[in-house]
Order: sequence, then structure tokens, then C-alpha cells
Amino acid sequence: MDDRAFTVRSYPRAILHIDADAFFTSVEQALDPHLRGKPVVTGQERGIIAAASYEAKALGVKRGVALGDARRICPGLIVLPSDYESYSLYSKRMFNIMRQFTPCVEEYSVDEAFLDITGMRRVFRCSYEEIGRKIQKEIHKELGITVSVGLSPSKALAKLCSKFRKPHGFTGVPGRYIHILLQRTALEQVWGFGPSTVNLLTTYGLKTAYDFTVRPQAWASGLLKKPGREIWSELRGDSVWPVDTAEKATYGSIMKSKTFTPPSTDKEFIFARLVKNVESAFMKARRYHLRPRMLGVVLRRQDFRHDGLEAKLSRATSSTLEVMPLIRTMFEQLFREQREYRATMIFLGSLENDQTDQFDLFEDRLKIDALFRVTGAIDDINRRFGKHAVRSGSSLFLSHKPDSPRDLEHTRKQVLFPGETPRRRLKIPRMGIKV
DNA sequence: TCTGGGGTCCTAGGACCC
DNA sequence: TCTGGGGTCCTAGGACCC
Repeated sequence: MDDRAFTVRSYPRAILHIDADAFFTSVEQALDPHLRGKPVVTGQERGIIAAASYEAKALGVKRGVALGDARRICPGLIVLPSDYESYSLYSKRMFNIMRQFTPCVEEYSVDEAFLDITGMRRVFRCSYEEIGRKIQKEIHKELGITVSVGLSPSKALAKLCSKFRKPHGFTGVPGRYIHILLQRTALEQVWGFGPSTVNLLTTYGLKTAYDFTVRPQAWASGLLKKPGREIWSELRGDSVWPVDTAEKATYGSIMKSKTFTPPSTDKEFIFARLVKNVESAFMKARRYHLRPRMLGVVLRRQDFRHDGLEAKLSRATSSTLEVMPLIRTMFEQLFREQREYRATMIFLGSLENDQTDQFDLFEDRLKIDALFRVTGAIDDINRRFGKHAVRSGSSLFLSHKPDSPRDLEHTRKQVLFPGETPRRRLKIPRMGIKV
């Protein structure tokens, strides 16, 4: 048999990007008719605007603005707490509607998806544009929210298209008109070009996405490596980022942080906040059967700088109790009296799967098992009665003393953030098991 | 874009091994 | 003490995304 008989010619792809308009507030307005047509924002719990309805935006209320300021700008403003459960429910329903048209749906974020509808014209006996508009209509009819749709030969282009007309817009740009779209697209609007890349490209005299794509690919590749090479192709309509339908089943890292207002200098208050973050981070890890081998603790200062420490564990663990003495020690190293802090953060990295259970021969297996039973019981109670129904009393760990010197074998590094340089290297005792 | 709360991927360079 | 050449793995940190 001749293999060539099965060779498929590669067609340009037809990619849709579907982006919900002001998603959080649209869901609120869909759920409560009284809110429709009114300036609505969410984010009450944070003190800043997380999302604003188009009515609010029209009055000058933008994302990120402090609530107090927003109320001053717009006296009739309706402020709601974020209701993530409803949003993710609507999100699921939205994706399910899309899947009635094609199984090739990538849930890119809670309010965005990419669809590869290449070849679907025959199935629906209509143009790609009509398919996009049908999906848009169906979502509006079923959920009462509007979406903006972009259609083009690649993900990067489709994403530009969906932003082109908003809200409730449709923009399709076929191959022969790509250059017009690119000429109207500033560098910073390109998906994957952040501030530092835009800065760099500007020094070469580039202003628009078009300017970038008329350079040779080797130039883009040499300057920006793989991302630059790929963006260059995508923008020219040559799809190199496939629509990825795989469900996200795991995490590479888990992070929990919480800002408190006003900022505080109260040591035990701040530590209690940290403990709360640690508990929810580990709860999440356990839910996904993951165990970190690395911990990061960060205190965010009032001036928005951060102090952070990182610790590598001698063994991965999913037990909050087990890790708490180490957390306390790290906190002690970071905390400075009289310094004002505005947030704490815990980072779990080097996550391992629970199945790959490897206990050190010298570890006390029985104690570890006991810890897991305690932790499991706490999770059960929390599941039934709310997230922080049972918490480890942070005062329990106040009396922790560093382990003996022979345990001082793991060097620690400071967690660095962009723009900072190392100031000190620290040694942290490895965690001991104390029940 | 004056600052919320999550995440991911990529690369250079060092460690370590023949 | 200096010199070869090559490979792989891991990590830190940058940059980006919503």
C-alpha cells in the first residue's frame, strides 16, 4: 500500500476565540434582573474592583480601582462580593454549549476558549463566520450573557480579533486581510508580548505587530527565542499553537496569599494569616493528591517589596502539622519588628504525586501515619462545616526551638522577585516531626 | 501600570558524569 | 595544576498569562 494515499494536505486552520464580555458582572446581571443596565462591580472582599460591568466602565470605573474612589466617581455603584461558584458554573455551561458545535474546545480561562472548527463548514453547511455567530447566539439565548468572537487562521490572530469589537462583537480576519489587522495592532496588544518585550522591540524602531512580522523569522527567533519565533508564525497566519483540549488535572505549583487592610506590624496576627494560607494551600494539595518538596514563605511589605525564604524538604509531605515548625522558623527569620506588612504568601513547589510514596528508612513511619490521620480528619470536618472550621492554633508552634545542629544541613536561598538582588543566605533547620 | 490572587513556560548556566 | 570533549539533569530567575 502506498502511504502517500493517506497523506492529508494541510489546510489553513479556522480558529475561534470566544471571550465573555465583563464575565463576572455579566453573570451577576444574568442571575439578578434588577442589576441589568446598571453599573455593577465585583470585588467587595478585596477593596478593589475585580470586574466592572459595561455600564460601570462607561462611567469611568475601571478594574483595579479602590472601592472608595469608585464610589466617589460613581455614586450609584452597586458593589458585590465575588461569587466564584456561580462564575465557574456559568463557565462550564458556556463551554458545554461550545462543545455542541465541536469537541475541539480549549478552556483557556474561566471566561475564554479557543475552538478549532477547521472542516466544520461541511458539517453545518455554512461558513465559519456563521458557525461563530451561531455559537454566540446560543450562549446569549441559553445563559443571558454576551461573548465576543474572533475568527482567524491562528490562535494569536483569533485572540486579536475577539478584542477588536467588544462587547458582543464578531470579527473575522481571513488570511488575505491579516496585514491590515496587524497594522492596526500595537505591539503591547499581541498575546505574549509583555512590557519588557515591547520595550526591547521599541528600541529597534518597531511600533505595530505588522512591523514585527515583516522582519525575518530568524531575527525574531534570535532576539526572542522560541516564543518570538512562534508568535511570528502565529501572527502571519501559520498556526503553531494547537487547540489543546486536554483537561487540566494537576498543578505544578500551588500558591496562597492574602492581603489585609490596613497593614499590620502585629507579629502574631501576621503569622496567623500565614498559617491560614498554609492550611488552604495544603488542603488544595491534598485534594489533588500532591505533596510539595519545596516551600516558599513571603511577607509582602507595605512599600510593596517582599521578603521571602525558600526551603527544600528532605521528603515531600502533605501534612500541614508536620511542616508547621519549619514555617514558624522561616517566619521568624523574615519578620522584622516595627515593619509594616500587608500580605503573606505561601508557595508549594516541586509537587510530587501521592502515589510515589517514598519514606526514608530512618523516618518514624508510625508517627507519620498518625499525622496523616489527624490531617485527614481535619479535612473532613472542614469539608462539612466550611473551610477554616478547624485550624491549627498558631500558638501551638510558638514554643518551637530550632533542631539540633546536625539538622542544619540544607542551605536555604532567599526567594527573589523581579528587580531584587540577594541580600543574605540563610540556613533553616529541616523540619522535625513533633507530635 | 501604583500593586489582587493565581498560575505556566522557557533558558542559561552550573553540577556531575564519562 | 592544567588540559579534552561531550552529554544529561537540575535549578534559578525571567517573562508572560488571566
